[in-house]
Amino acid sequence: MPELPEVETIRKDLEGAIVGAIITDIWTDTPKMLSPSFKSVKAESVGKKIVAVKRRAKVLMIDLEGGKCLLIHLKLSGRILLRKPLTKEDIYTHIKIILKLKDGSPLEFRFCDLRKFGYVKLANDEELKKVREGLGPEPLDDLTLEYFQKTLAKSGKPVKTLLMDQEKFSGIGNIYANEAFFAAKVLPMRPAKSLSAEESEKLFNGVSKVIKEGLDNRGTTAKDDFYLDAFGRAGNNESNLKVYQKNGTDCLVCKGKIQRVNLGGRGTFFCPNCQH
DNA sequence: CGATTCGCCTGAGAGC
DNA sequence: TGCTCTCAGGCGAATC
Repeated sequence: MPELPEVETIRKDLEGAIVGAIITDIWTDTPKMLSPSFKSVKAESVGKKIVAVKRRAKVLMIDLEGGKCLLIHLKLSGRILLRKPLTKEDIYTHIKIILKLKDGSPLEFRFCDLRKFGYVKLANDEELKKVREGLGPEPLDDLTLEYFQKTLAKSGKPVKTLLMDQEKFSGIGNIYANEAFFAAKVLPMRPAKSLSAEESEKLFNGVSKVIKEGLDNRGTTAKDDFYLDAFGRAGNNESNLKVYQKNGTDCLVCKGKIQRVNLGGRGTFFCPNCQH
């Protein structure tokens, strides 16, 4: 699923391809994916030039001339695909929203989403500020070890649940959370405050390591995963996964069996031998 | 106020 | 074979 490395990969693809383009029309067959409404998104976007493509946590931000912004969340199964109009290659892949673009030659920005959990939301400065402030610091950016350790020490929640709480830390989803705990040799179900300073530092470093690997490899396309970059290419990070969806297989380090449990409603994978 | 549960949605896989 | 049932999953909303 699209987490920080996947969304950032898409952002870079888009930045190189659509900044300067003008939105000439918007189509959808699922108006509920647009807010405040399809009508208002269309009215505020058509005719506007795209001036920047940014990202905060897992949210893509398409800045339009005039100050408004389109916030895009891919949730579980969303994809952004840039295609020439009339190409049929995506016709069976759940196209839900199309932004038609003109930048010398025409281009389609297709938002595909099997589960329809994703959204396109028109935001003004005030709403944008609210979104930015509601999200925690980002790994590899403004997340510090001091804040990380302090935040863990304050909570009795399972530490993995806390790590995926976007208000506390942002951009970390289920794949990278599981991998970070394996890298740190820490069990994800431990109460956050039970981690020693040494363990939380290992976890902090584990998060940085797996997020960086994900970015360097243009994201993870796992089994049952819909992630593709903006040009339709799969990510290259799957070979780095050590535990995610590996339940029942041998641990690569100790030859124990990887286990799966449910934690906060989410699949949680770990090696009971390597992680403590 | 914090913690838990629900709902959104679909296809894959299981069960019969 | 083919139908029905269950489940995953980010995250906002409702409820306990």
